[in-house]
Amino acid sequence: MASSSRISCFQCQDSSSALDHFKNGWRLRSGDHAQLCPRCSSVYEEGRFCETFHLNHEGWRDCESCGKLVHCGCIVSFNNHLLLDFGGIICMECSRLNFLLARNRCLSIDPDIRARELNQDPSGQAAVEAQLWPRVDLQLQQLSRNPKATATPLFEKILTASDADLKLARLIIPKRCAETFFPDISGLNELRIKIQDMEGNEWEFQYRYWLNGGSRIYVLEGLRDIMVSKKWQPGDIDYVLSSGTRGKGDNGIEKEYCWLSISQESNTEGNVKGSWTM
DNA sequence: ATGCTGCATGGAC
DNA sequence: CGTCCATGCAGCA
Repeated sequence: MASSSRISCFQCQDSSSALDHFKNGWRLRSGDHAQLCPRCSSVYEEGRFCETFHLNHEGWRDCESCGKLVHCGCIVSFNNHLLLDFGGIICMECSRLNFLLARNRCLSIDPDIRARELNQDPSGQAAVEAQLWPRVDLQLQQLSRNPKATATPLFEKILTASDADLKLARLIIPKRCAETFFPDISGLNELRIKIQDMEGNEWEFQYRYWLNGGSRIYVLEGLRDIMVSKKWQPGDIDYVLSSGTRGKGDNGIEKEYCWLSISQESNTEGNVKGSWTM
């Protein structure tokens, strides 16, 4: 970032704080992060940046579900809402809740639908997943007992040979899941995702895509260490669950999620709790 | 030679 | 016939 001895806050221009007191805010179009002084970064980390500094700006809209005001069209808050097909917007909290309710309805109706939900592959792998789902549900229940975490399943995938290949160390993320549940990384080179597992070890992945014809292929890269640690094998099932909690990380707003791996071979589980940072 | 990155290819749906 | 994605592989460090 800035190599000069003085930097000023991106928001208030204050430059009186020590260099190491500045924190990363949102990601700028250049790929760098806005540098914020302690006061502004604290507002940002608490998710109150737009309501504090942008109240008189245009672009405030109501969430179609809960009515909460969301600052749309703003780089600071662009990831806090989704556009609805029929117009309007919905805040991320409501979006997650709707997804969770829809899934639960599905699970309570028909085990076959449940199996199909898990994997669009109808060829028997779904049966394996269906057997393993009670374990995942148990994990969800345990998570939901934590008042700070409402776990929402984002996606799950049976690891292919390529996904479990140590040399590649990357996981292909189904396009629909990537574009539905992961942050929009259009225009970004990559998005770093920080992970902290239950033992407090920190991991870092890179989320990116490459073009394929007119489409995109989304990948998580830099998985080598975790693949070794969790002993990923083809046929293992990985689930990424969002808890939707806003935390206070070094780099600003975080969206927490859990990464649950189930090894088909040993039937052991490894929990990874982490976050991606915008 | 070796490993990594990103694109190309082709099978499956 | 179009899209997705698992895998192959060229090019580069």
